[in-house]
Amino acid sequence: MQISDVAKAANLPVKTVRYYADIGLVKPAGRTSSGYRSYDETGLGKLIFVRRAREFGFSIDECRELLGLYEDKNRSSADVKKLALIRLGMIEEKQRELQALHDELSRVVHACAGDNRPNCPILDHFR
Amino acid sequence: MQISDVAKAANLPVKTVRYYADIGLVKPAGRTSSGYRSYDETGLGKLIFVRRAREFGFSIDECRELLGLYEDKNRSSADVKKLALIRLGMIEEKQRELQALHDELSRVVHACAGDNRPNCPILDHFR
DNA sequence: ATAAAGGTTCTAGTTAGTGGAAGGTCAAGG
DNA sequence: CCTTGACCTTCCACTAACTAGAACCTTTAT
Repeated sequence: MQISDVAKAANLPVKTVRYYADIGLVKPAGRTSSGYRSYDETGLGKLIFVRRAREFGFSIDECRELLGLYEDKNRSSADVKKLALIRLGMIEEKQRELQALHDELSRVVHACAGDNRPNCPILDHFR
Repeated sequence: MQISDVAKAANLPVKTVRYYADIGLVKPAGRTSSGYRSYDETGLGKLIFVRRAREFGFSIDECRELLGLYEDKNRSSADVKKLALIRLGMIEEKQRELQALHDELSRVVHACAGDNRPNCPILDHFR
């Protein structure tokens, strides 16, 4: 498979796949005689794996770590769970922050008449 | 006031205040003979305003727009409310995404034994 | 033969700053 | 008067995770 094929199959932009190859995250199986990257099923699997992990908010470095576990036959599921739990905690923290933000912004928005008068509680709130 | 004074008063790092001056977001009132930036109460007010707006997730460009409204005596509160409502919608969208993410990750984490066996539902899930 | 649609590398830009180096300025203390 | 330390200045490089574009090469089809 050449780059556009795996990109399509993994639902990633070609540029991103090339980027992942550049940073050594998911390298192509080889190159054609003319220098084209060529990918096999394993590479495709990793790309899909990385896309999913990224959607879960794992950073590139965490993906690298997860890929290591994914490849390592001796990995324990405890290692993976540890990473996932940290990530889950971060998501929950983010949710709390977002909720506080939402409540406050919502409050000031509803206090604002939204008319043509220059008086505005939203701006006053920021002051 | 010199830069460290406003930085402290606005609760922003000195570097950030300098950066805001560089990009023309909040410029100092003037410079001393030796080239030090000097700020007045207006500048401090704007810095505080920007910090708060940033905490609400407004981008630098949006802050620029808000500052314009904040300075414009003819601004209508409708303009401000429009910006704030867009932002509120984005926060709500982010909340929904985060919730979906949380549910899915939480589900796979709880399906994982977290022991020393190489079998791991989390990694399987990414596959 | 040539044109379109792929591929390649490289550079530079994005966001919103942060870190550090090299050097100028200011007030206090010896 | 000199030095020390805490300020200040500019400038350059770096961060995360790509994305855009330029210049150029290869493959395939007409």
